[in-house]
Amino acid sequence: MARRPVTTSTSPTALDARKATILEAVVAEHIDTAQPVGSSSVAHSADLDVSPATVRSEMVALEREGYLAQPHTSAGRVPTDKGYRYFVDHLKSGVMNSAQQHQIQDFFANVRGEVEDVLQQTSSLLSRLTNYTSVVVGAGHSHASILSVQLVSLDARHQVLVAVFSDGAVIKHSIMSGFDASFEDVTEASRQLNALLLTTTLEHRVQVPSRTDNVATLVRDAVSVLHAQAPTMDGEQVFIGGSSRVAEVFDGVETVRTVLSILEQELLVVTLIQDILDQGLSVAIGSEHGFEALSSCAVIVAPVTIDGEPAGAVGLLGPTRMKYPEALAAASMVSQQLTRHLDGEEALG
Amino acid sequence: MARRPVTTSTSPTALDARKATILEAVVAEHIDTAQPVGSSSVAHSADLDVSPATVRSEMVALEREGYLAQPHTSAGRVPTDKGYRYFVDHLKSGVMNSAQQHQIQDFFANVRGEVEDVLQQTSSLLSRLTNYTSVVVGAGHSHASILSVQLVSLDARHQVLVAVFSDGAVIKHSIMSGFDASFEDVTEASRQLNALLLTTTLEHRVQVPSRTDNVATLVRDAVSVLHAQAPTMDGEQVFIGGSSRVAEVFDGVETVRTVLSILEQELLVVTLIQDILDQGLSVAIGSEHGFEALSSCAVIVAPVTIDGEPAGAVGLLGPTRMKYPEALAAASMVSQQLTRHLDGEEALG
DNA sequence: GTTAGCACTCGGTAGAATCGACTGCTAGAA
DNA sequence: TTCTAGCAGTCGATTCTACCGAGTGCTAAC
Repeated sequence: MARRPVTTSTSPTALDARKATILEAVVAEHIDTAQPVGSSSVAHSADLDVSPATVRSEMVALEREGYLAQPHTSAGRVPTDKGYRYFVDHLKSGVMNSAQQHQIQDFFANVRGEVEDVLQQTSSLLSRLTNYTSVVVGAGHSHASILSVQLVSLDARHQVLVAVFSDGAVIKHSIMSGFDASFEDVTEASRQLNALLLTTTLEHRVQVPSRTDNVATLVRDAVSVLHAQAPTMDGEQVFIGGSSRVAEVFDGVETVRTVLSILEQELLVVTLIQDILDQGLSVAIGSEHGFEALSSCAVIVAPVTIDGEPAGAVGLLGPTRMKYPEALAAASMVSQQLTRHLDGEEALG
Repeated sequence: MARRPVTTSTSPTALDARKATILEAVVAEHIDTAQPVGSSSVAHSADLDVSPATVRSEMVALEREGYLAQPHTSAGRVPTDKGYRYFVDHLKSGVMNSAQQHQIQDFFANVRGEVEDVLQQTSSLLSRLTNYTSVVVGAGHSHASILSVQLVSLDARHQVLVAVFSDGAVIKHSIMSGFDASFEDVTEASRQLNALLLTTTLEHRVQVPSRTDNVATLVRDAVSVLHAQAPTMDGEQVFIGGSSRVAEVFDGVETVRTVLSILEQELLVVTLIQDILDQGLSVAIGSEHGFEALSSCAVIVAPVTIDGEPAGAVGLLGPTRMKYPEALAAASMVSQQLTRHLDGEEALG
């Protein structure tokens, strides 16, 4: 049996050069114009020297294979999710507007302050750069250990518990004691808490005193409050930038409504981003992520690390016909710089 | 000169009974239907026994006085901002859906946790109750005094500064020392900071040591960082609930866009709410608040206090044709219950 | 395999006709 | 005077038609 040449392979995922060019031209133009694109404009724009008729016959093939779709008989073609997927998979790594590059570098050169603030500002930046809604997710602190616990009295019956963690996170929680706690009680409870909890993580259960005196009660309350905070500590933080872009980028009140209401639910957003990262994707188009409600959206994600460990992600949310090259480039550069910035903070220590 | 009877007073702000009835009917119907309302539907709905023709002649008067407007010649009337203003000023205090009353009571009976969480959840509640976007503003902490300052080492060159305030607020800030700080250095600096700052407020400037040893440097850094935080502490916190409602409640992409982008800017929102409170209003309609961009919106605010002191506000944002009776009732009840809840937390101490 | 030519489809637009919900005005009744 | 019935007039919304044009699929010839 003669070996078939590789170039004519009919593997379902491969496209011959001309089909690829045509598909890419269709996607590019549709992203640009938001209109169905016809055979003749492709024949002219792309640099293949063929007639519209030829383009047409290729298009029916592309449609049969699921890359393109026709809104109605006498209209041009529109990319399917699969078409967009091919497009982003075959993007030559984008060149980025150098003004924007500078903007990003300037930002990270000048940004200061707490991690939370940096993440929030990064989210705004990314949204401003791309005109899409941006999501920045900061990793949870599940593995951080306790460096310090302190109980402070507001008055005899109200205390504030403050814990500092090895990654710099701080949590607070107020405690209401059922009795009048003296200054000495609180100081002693603070001391015992430190002895009990230092270097442990929130997952770690500790033996609490079973006595019923004031100090022991304070200690018990504090420990249980602290453990109750574990999920909160674990929880990733979400910073959304440019949510108003949703209104201009999607059409149809219903879509805008849906997208906004998903953005309101931090947990959903975290799950979405995490799912995509877990699949090893950097772009999830339409139904590729499991979110029914977001089937007309594309999500771009880029991981952020600290010391090589996953520490969150930056993301962009737009319509499936979003400007992938620019958006991917921006997300990727921002995530790199953010990683460097966070590492830098560490490294200086 | 004969004294004119009060009832026929032509004072520019008073309306005779029939005009008032008609105006109220127009506003009510327009709120309900979003359509211009015509003379005949008013004649039938309102319980005045007059013909549409009579209603019409009253309407031209109301239009001349600025309460109503006509989108075009052959259309019905639409209320102006002044018309809405009259309407809300003459609302009989609304009766509230008792299911909703229960919902609010249940919420406050069961809600727990930190003030921030309560405020965020309250915002969601209010939005769910009314189907408008809700804003809850928590007062700043400018007058709180420092109860405790603590410096905790992450490693030799990184410390975290944690301060607890008399109102239970906690702020943290990381510090990067330019040298290796020993455990003893940090402990001693912590001790000195407490001695220096306890019972002061952030506005209060203190004398810092001018020596150049490690401890003094840490103390100086910490104090300056703390003072740099003053604006943040002052700053009110904003909790927005149901921002997705914006999409369904306003029409026109541009309006939605504008409103959303204003909601993104916490500072603007705080200013807006504060301005309205300062004017002593509970509703600001259209151009009554100074925000050009929100001229098609109405904002309802209700103050929240702790121990009688202003401690923030709850607000609702909707179109000028919002359902004032329900929204006012909900905002008012929620603000009362929230006040009670916050007072309760205090009172238990 | 490619292309020119052609018939056909179908959404979008422009214009005309119509509808109907209003109004303002006026003359006469209460 | 005040109110009302009646009426002509206005103007947006809706429907209908015709038509244009972008774009297709098919076929026959190159």
